[in-house]
Amino acid sequence: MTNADIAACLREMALFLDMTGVEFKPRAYEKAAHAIEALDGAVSELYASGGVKALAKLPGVGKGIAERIGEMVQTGTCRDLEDMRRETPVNIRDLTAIDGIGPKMVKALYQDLGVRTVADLEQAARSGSIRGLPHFGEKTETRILKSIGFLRQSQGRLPLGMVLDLARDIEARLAGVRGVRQAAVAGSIRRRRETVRDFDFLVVADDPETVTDFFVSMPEVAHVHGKGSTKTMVRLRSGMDADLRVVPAECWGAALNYFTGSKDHNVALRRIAIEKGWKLNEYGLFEGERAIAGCTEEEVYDALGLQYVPPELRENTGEIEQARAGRLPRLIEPGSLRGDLQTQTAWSDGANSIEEMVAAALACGLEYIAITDHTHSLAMMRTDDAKLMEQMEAIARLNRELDGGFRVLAGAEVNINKDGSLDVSDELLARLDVVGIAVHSHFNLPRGEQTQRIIRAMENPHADILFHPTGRKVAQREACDVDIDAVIAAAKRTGTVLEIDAYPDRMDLKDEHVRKTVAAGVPLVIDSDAHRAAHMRFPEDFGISIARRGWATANDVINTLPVDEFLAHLKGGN
DNA sequence: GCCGTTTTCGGCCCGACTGTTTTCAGTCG
Repeated sequence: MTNADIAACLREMALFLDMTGVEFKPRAYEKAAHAIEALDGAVSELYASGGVKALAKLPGVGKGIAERIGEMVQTGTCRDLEDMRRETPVNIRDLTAIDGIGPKMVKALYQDLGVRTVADLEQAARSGSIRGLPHFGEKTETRILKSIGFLRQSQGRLPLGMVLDLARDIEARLAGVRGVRQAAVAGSIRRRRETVRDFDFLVVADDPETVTDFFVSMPEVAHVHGKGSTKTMVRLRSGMDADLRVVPAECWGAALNYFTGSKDHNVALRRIAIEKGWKLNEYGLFEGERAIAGCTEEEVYDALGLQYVPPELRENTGEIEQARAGRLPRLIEPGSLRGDLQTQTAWSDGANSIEEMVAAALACGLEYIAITDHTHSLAMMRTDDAKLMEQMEAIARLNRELDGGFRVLAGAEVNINKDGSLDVSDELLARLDVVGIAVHSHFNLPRGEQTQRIIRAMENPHADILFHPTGRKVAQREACDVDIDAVIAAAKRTGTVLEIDAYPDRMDLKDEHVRKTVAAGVPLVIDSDAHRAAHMRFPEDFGISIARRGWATANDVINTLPVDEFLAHLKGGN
């Protein structure tokens, strides 16, 4: 079992324990899951080398949970979890993923209506039988159906953050197979769409059979749909399909282009080929029988009279016209970020110390980060003004130790109240280097009220950056109903920076909003929203891609600047 | 179930909101 598998089991146990109403145990299991996820090495190796004793040394893991983890490593599950599943045979993970449904409601729905799955729940809600239960009413039924509808919309598509590592890993493994000369992941992953339906891998190989055999025998493969000399299709254990295509070297560029898509972009390219009396397909660009181009993507675009179009722009939303006119923007490149303006530490709900976050930032090649722990109106946080000032002092001390080698900025993720006021006094905000403001509650206000609330917060003279501006969660929760154009206009007027929150669950702003922001000339930052050291790579893995999909150049993203120039772009010039 | 300059028991995060109720349970962050 991977660390993620073990953490998932622990979280499932926490949900079942929550269901019983037992106190504190659920939090203990959650904490342990958190610790497992934060671990650098594999739990199974830790167990192999040090046994239960080594596991129990992890923070939040004691003897009891350590033994259960040991059992999971050995058997793939643990008896307590199996008992819980037997006792209440419900799909608790899927059911609690529905907005507004928690363990207690799952229990009531199971006991009174026999609801075990999301499908059962939907049927119960449609038939109107839920409203008869104590504490349930018509509004709850409506909300359940709305939430199921939203989840279904994204069904079959997984967030990019859940698949990118695996895609890169398989790509690297394919590249290492004997006789493989080229290997790439294509499709929507290469375009860095925020959700992904399947994997498309492309290789050039001297011996197609060797790479095909390798592909179908990867440990992730659960089922082989079909296996041929040029196309092989499998289903992975995760439920996603993966295709492998073996193409001749002279077709590589045309095939990569064809399988990267998007479909609309490809149709537009083929139309241009037809205009010129040619034919474009996955084997190349042809005039009659004669191949004009096909080895590389660059030569295909060039032959069609177009600038090379980066994969992130291939959605047929104007890129063809711009490429034809030679006016594509020079997109922001990986490696161009110097700072990260949203990071949480153990001072609030993060896992690591400020020093550990700094070390992670240095490892990512950054020159500065802002520490932006949550402020006190989020009750989970238990921070207050005194604690914030204490942290500012700690940061000042650390900066003296770092002696110019790296800069830690004192900041906060300040909560926006329902009326648009902030939950930290202006006097204190004035002392911070970076003030991020963010919505964490009242997601369902009417559009006008929500928009005005956010704009009012942006009007605060200390509010530097609007964090995760729309509040959406990829494939989990819809964005707030907010007039994004009005927010962008307010950002321009007030000098507030808008954030691309690169946390894979958020990706907020999303690509099309980034494009609007760029068009309006409003500066952006790309942040990790890191809650542990390992999250510091989110901007590089996801944030840059969102910015590129939003047509952003390095000039549009101000944390590409050295720290002093960056600070000069904030309100009041800091 | 975990933890300990409070150490083998007793505390553990908690306020706001929602939908449902007339006093509160459940969810969320």
